[in-house]
Amino acid sequence: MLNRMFRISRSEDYQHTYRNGLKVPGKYLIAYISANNLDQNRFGIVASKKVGNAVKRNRAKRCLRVIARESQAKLSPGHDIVIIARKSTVEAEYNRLEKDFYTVMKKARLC
RNA sequence: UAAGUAAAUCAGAUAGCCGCAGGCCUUUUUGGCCUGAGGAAAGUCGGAGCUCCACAGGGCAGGGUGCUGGAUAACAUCCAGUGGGGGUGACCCCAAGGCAAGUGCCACAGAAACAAACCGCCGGGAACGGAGGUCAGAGGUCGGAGGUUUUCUGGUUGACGGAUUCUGACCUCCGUUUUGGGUAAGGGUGGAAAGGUGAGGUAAGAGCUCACCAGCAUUUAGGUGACUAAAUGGCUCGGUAAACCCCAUCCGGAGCAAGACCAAAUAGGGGAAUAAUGAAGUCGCCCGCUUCGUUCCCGGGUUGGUCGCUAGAGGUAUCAGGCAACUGGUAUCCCAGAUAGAUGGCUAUCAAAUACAGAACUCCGCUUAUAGAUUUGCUUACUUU
RNA sequence: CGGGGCGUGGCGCAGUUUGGGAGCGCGUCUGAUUUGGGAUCAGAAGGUCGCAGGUUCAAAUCCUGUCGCCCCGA
Repeated sequence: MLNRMFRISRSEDYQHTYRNGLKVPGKYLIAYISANNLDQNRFGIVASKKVGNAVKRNRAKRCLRVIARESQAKLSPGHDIVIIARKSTVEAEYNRLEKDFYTVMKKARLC
């Protein structure tokens, strides 16, 4: 998983991103993006009860985490990114999910 | 072979690459090694450990449990039995104390739902009606001893007798109505009708008597006990307690966001109640106990870190005791501990990789979900030897 | 972690306390009224009472288990 430096850990950071960030919906996920004053990007991954039971939520979070970690080098630094899992995240194949993630990032002009 | 029944097990494996959490080692702060979800981790249904509240106390209230014996830290769990029910059987299921302590309910139907008597049956009294018999009186009719006579095969009178009609009284029988009794055999109902069947008995009937069966009580025998068997007895008592209730037994309350420590921050502000057999101290009430001169509300501050946090009613193997649940001994092992929350992705092979599903203080149970696969015991049916 | 509530025709609800007939309003359908529609009047259809099991003669109601939804407190 991501090292702790690259995680959003405080509740107020999440609230800040929700309120002031840019909302970009994709087919399998939704991203909130806002600038931070750091040298790297920080990720937060959220899966609500709507996604499914605990197993499905965990699986969605793990898949999104892998994608976020591997995308670290390709994105421009200095942002807080919160990724929301949807119901379709669990059913999607990994390749399609990855593709969807990069189209979302392109929309936000982070790569 | 087929169908069934009971029990148990597995829950993908191996290799490579990129990554995550914890621990240890090294330290060029990058490496190396080890470990890393389940049989239900789930639901949170029952219990316990642990922590705090007061030392965990007494009574009432409230709640749980409910055949017997045992196991256990404890339980609504487990084991062995008893009784009842289902199945041809292996086997399965049962909240299974008390309605012979009291109260309530039993719709509709039915005479009646636990208290009697609506119909019926039986005999008694009264009234009315009918039939029969006996006696008395009366009427006509028939026979007629005898008397009388003027009419003589006639007229008249006529004791007595026969059958018959009417009236009255009494008796017997039957019917109807009514009255006060006996009885509970029978009565289209109903889930259920007051022990059942048969015989005797009676005015009619009835456990009124007898035989068998069912049930109850007592005694004896067996068993630790639930209970079982036999004998004897008086004759009989509806169902419902997952209705109130009674009996026995158990339960103080809250929960790891418990709780402890460190750091940081803020205030001594405003309002109210009060010096009383008052207030607070974790549940509802009372008692008891402890603490206090203060207590409550509003307002203000903190939302960081460390511990609790994993060695335990622990696992595995074996021996002994016990029918078993389980207990004891010995050896050996250490087996998740996160704090936005760790097990993932890709590739290859194995026929295929797919079910239900993710630890959050811990443990023992219960319940529910579960693709596919394997093993064993037993039962029934058919076939073959 | 703890506590509470709800589930009944297509929709919104009553009935559950104290067990015996499954109901109300809106909607749907048919007919009447109107030139037609609306409104009105008359009639009709439509319910596994979330699911499973049990107690009882009898269960929406009582008991047990289970599923789903909603709310509250720390």
